[in-house]
Amino acid sequence: MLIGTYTHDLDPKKRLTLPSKWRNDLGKKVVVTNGLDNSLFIFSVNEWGKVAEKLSTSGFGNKDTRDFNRFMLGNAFETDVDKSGRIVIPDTLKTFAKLSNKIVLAGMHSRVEVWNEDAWKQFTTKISGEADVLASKLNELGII
Amino acid sequence: MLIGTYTHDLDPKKRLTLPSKWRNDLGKKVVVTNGLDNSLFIFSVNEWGKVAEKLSTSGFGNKDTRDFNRFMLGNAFETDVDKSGRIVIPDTLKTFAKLSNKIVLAGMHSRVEVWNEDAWKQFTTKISGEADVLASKLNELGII
DNA sequence: GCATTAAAGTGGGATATAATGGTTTGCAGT
DNA sequence: ACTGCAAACCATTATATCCCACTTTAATGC
Repeated sequence: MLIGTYTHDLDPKKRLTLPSKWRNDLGKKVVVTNGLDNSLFIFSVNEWGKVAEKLSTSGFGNKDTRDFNRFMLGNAFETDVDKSGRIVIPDTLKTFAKLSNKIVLAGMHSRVEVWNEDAWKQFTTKISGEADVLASKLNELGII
Repeated sequence: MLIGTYTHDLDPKKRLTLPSKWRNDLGKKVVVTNGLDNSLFIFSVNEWGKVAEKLSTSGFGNKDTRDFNRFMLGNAFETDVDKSGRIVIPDTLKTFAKLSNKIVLAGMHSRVEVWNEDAWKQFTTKISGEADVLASKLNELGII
């Protein structure tokens, strides 16, 4: 299961090591694409299939879905995992998520999020203070 | 059943001994994650399954659930219990809950809470005076 | 109540493997 | 054919996991 956070290096060749715990779940081929809140998303090919299916079934009649699909589908890269468990991050994605050397990988059950370390830290400190508020919101919605 | 409180040491290798009374209930594999009010939560894999299920079903469209998932799922750590009944607490969690050497483990029926000893003491003295007020609040809500 | 035994909690050392850095090989484009 | 880039391969270092040993506390029996 894809959970937890790991801090890894993005080396000069733009290679990023996936945490060993996730390699079975992710498989030897993954999809990386633009994510939300300035992160990247990584999916196993299987999970990606579901996402792409949902996004594409809505057709091209609606401007919003058209735009979002360009964002998500249009920037998706399918890439192999090498023998050491690494993938290459294309320049476009690297730029989008403002990635530098230190990367945070956050497991979100069915996908992985890739963050610039500083951005993640900022986010974490912010969210720690709001966690109880969020919890009660979700509680009201019946989610938790 | 997970009840009672125990004070244990967090050793230099960030290992925490689970009370022997709980080891059957928790099983040989547990999940530790960010909790509320600056504590950590420990679940058996079984209990964790229920929590993760609830959290992950809502997809990534809603910002609040996205954030809360980053908090809970993103910081969750699945780990084996070693032969001496110990688990490892990752740095991210240790930092979040401000854990030092002395740890309080509080059994909450279906989960365990992990507290910094001082924080727990403070909380205990604070809540003792408010318990009756809390009771009537819960009573109004029909909970007890 | 004291002694003996068992179990729980704590500490340290060794080994495997994960993460990273570097080198070579193959392919494509000029 | 040569050059440049990218991708696969190999090697090293660091870290985490496993295993064993000790100490302290609790329990049982005499």
